[in-house]
Amino acid sequence: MCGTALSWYRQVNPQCWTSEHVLEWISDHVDRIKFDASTLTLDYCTMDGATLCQMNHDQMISIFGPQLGLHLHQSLQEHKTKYGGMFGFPNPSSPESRSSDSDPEFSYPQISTPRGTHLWEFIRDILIHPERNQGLMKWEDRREGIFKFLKSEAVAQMWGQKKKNSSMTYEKLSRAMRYYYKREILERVDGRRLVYKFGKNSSGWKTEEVGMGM
DNA sequence: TTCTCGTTTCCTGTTT
DNA sequence: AAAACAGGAAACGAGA
Repeated sequence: MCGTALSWYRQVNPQCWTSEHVLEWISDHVDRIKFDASTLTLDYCTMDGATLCQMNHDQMISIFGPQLGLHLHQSLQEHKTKYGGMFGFPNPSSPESRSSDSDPEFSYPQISTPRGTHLWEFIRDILIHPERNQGLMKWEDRREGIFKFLKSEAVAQMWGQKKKNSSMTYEKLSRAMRYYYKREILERVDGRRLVYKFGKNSSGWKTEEVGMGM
C-alpha cells in the first residue's frame, strides 16, 4: 500500500482505510452532494475502514440519514467491488479492530444478511438502533416485538431508495407488511394505527437472541 | 427460458 | 374528511 497522492486511499481496498481516510472519504461525499455537515456527529464518522465495510445499507442510513447514507453506501459498494478483492461483503469472522479509533459501542449483532434484504429485515434493522434511526420508528414493547412507525412516509422513502424505487409510499409498503401476517413474520395488532408486531417467523430482533447483553 | 418468491401497484371497501 | 387498514388481483424483477 504505497501511497503518494492525497487520495491514494481511494485506489485500495476500503477495508484498509484508517479512520482518517474514512473521515476524508465522508467529507468528500458531503462536499460532493452539498450535504449540511452540521447535522452529522463527528463521533459516528470516526471508524476505520474495516468497521465501515461492516455496515450494511440500513446501518449507513441510520447513521448518516437517507440522503448521505445512500450516497455513502453506493459509493462504498463500488469501492468494494473495484478494490475489495474477491469478497462481495466483509468477512463475518474478521477479528474486528477495536482500536480506540473505532466507535466504542459499535457492536452490531451479527445477523446473516443475505443479498437483497427483505422488507421486514429492513424494518428490523431500523428498530435495532433506536438511538440512530432519527425517530423513524420506535418499540412499543421491545420484549413482545411490538413496534410503531413514527415517520411512515420517510421509512417508505428509505425502503424505496433501497429498492431503487422513488415512488414507494407507506400505502404500498403497508400492503407488503400485511402479506407478512399469513406467513407469521408479523402478527396483527388491531386498533393501533401504524403498529405492528413481529411474529414467530421473524428473527434477529429479540435482545436475548442477539446477545446484546440484556 | 420458465418458474417461484417477495414484493409493487392498483383498487374498492371499511374503519378510525 | 383524511389517513389507515383490508385484501383480491395482476404485474414485476431477481434469482434458481
